[in-house]
Amino acid sequence: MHHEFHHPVSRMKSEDRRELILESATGVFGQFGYYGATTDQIAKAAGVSQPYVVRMFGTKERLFIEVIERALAFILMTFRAVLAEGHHDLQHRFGSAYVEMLRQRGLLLSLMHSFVLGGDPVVGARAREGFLEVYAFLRHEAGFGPEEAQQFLEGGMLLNTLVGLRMSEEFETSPLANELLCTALPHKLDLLLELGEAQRLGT
Amino acid sequence: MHHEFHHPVSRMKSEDRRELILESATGVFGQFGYYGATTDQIAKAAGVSQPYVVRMFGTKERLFIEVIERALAFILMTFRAVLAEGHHDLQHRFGSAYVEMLRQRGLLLSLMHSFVLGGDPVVGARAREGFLEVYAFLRHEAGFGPEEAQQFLEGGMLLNTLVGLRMSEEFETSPLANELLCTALPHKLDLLLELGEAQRLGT
DNA sequence: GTCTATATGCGGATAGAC
DNA sequence: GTCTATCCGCATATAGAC
Repeated sequence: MHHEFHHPVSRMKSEDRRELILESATGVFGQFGYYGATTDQIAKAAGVSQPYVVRMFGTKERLFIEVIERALAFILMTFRAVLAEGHHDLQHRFGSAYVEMLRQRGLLLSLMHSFVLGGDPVVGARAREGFLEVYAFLRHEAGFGPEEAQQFLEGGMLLNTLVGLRMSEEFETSPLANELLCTALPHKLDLLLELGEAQRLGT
Repeated sequence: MHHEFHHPVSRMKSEDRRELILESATGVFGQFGYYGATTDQIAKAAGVSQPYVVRMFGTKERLFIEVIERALAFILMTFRAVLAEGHHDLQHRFGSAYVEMLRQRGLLLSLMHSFVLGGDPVVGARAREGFLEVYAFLRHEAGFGPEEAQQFLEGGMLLNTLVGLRMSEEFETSPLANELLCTALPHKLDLLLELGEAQRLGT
């Protein structure tokens, strides 16, 4: 009768919980940024207690670093997979893959938040390094030239910004926003709007 | 003998102080973002007491809103001035003017921070609106087409990101960073490096 | 117009039980 | 492996003096 579990999910291997928390953290950091996110929000999102989150990663800072490291690894892995499918039309195929990554809640936005904290001695350093890893990939593995690589990054940064801004919320209300989104996301708009919908329900 | 001023700067008209604080706030918000910046840091930067900052603007949130509003107004004013000097070669001339704005410490970065907080009901709403104001300017006043406007924004967002990342710190240490900066900032690199220098000393 | 003192709340982190 | 209870510090905001 007594002694039942006081939490629904019960125990689980450390590695699994870890992954679960990292995913939740990615979402929360993506929405509020490094400073804005709280370990408690992350814990709630993962369905665990706040001290447990801290316990598992040591500090909020280390957790954030792990989040952006994981995000970076995911991006590179994805791009390498695209590359393995052929070297034709890479700009477009990378672009599509990049947009698809929006499905991973907060992944691109967590990175974006880290990018604007370049002044931080630890976060900033890792962010620069990560950005350069992507650039190195484009230049050396994908075979892009400097201008081509730059162009790709430009598009990526605008996309990140539009997502961060939640510009899709104005899709119906502002003709300008509509035009901007249609120009920036040729043929991938449906995904963005779908995600925007999910966002509205979830928040 | 007694009754000397207990603060060096003494009194000053409200409007002047206001401007002074807004400038300091722009710098601090640019570095740490909305959540990361504290009203105390801002107060210190402006040489006033923390409660005074809050007193003058009501809340930190209102202060931030004023900062991004002021930044936006500055951008549009600058672009309009460029436009008034002729309609030829606008992309480049806007681009140069944009890079010059980096001189206004934190101006572009404060905006960038606001752009990734689109989920916030008040900050996000204003950020979207501001971004669209710039887009509207490009489309209607400057006469850009959708693609041209988009291209310009892409370049701007990459620039913001590179500045946020403080990529110039790797200028000498990383050949890749060097190449990236040289490609992204043709002929304006000197300014970036000069600002990077100032940054290192000031922080 | 600007400060000092301070109330209050929240967030990260620690201790320790189970 | 995970929780509860709790400490401590910091940040925003208020009260009120000068």
